[in-house]
Amino acid sequence: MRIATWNVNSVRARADRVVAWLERTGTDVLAIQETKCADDKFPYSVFEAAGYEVAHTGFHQWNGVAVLSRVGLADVEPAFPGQPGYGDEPAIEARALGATCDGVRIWSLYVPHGRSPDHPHYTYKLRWLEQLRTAAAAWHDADPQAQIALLGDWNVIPLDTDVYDVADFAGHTHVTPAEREAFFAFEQAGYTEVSRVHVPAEHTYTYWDYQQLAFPKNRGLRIDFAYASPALAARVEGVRIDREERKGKGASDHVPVILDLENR
DNA sequence: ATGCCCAGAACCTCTGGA
Repeated sequence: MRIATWNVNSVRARADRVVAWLERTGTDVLAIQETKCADDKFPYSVFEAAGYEVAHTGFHQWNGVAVLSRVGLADVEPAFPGQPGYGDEPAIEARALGATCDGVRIWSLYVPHGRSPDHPHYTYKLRWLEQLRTAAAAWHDADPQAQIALLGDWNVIPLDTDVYDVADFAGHTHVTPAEREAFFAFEQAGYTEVSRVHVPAEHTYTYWDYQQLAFPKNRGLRIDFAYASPALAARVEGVRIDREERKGKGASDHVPVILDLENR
C-alpha cells in the first residue's frame, strides 16, 4: 500500500494536478493539508471520479485538511481529542482529520504556523503539539499493535540541516528549542519519524517559497513529516520526497512525501 | 533546469503563509 502526505496550498486551484499525481504514482491514500475551502466548496466529484473516497474538514478559506482513499475510509474524526482552539473565544480550527484506511489510522495534520515567537499563535502552536502528543500516546497505549500515521505539515524545522541557512531563521518560528522539543516528544510517545529513517540526507527539503527563485536556488525547508506507531513503522519499506512535483506552472509550494508499506 | 509570490475573498487590497 502506498500512502502520502501533501500540503497542496488550495485544493480547488490544484485538484486536476493532484488527481494526475495520484494516478501517476499509484497512491492509495493521500493526506492533504491547506485545502483552503469550506466543506461545501470541496471538489469531491473530481476525486470520486478517479475512484477515491473523500473526508474533509474546512470552515472557510483558511486551513482545511482531508484524507483521500481508494482502499476504504471509515471512522472519520474532524479533530483529535483535546485539540486546542484559537482566538478570544477559542474555536477549533480545521487542522486535523483522522480516518481509517485498510487498517491504518491516518491523521492529516496542519500544525499552526506560530507567526512569531512573541505572538499568541506561537503559544497556541506549542499547546496544539503537546495535546496532539498526549492524544497520540493514548492511542498507542490503548492498542500497542495499532498502525497509526501522523502525516502532515508540521511547521517545525527539526534540525539545522533541514533549512538552507539556519541563520536566516534567527528570532523566527520553526527553529526555536520549544518547537523542536515539542516535535521530538513524539519519539517518547513511541512514534518514529519514518521519512528521516529512509531519507536521512541533509538539506533535503519539502517546501520552497514562491519568492526570489527559492526553488531553482534550492533554498528550502524540511517541514513535512510522517510519524508512525511501532506497528506501522515496521511495515514501512521506503519513503520518497517527490521533489519533481515542485516544478512547473501551478505547483504547490510543498511537495508530497510518499510511504510504501509492506502489503499484508 | 526548476525561473524571480500565490490563493481567497472581494472587486481593492488585505490576510495568511514560512
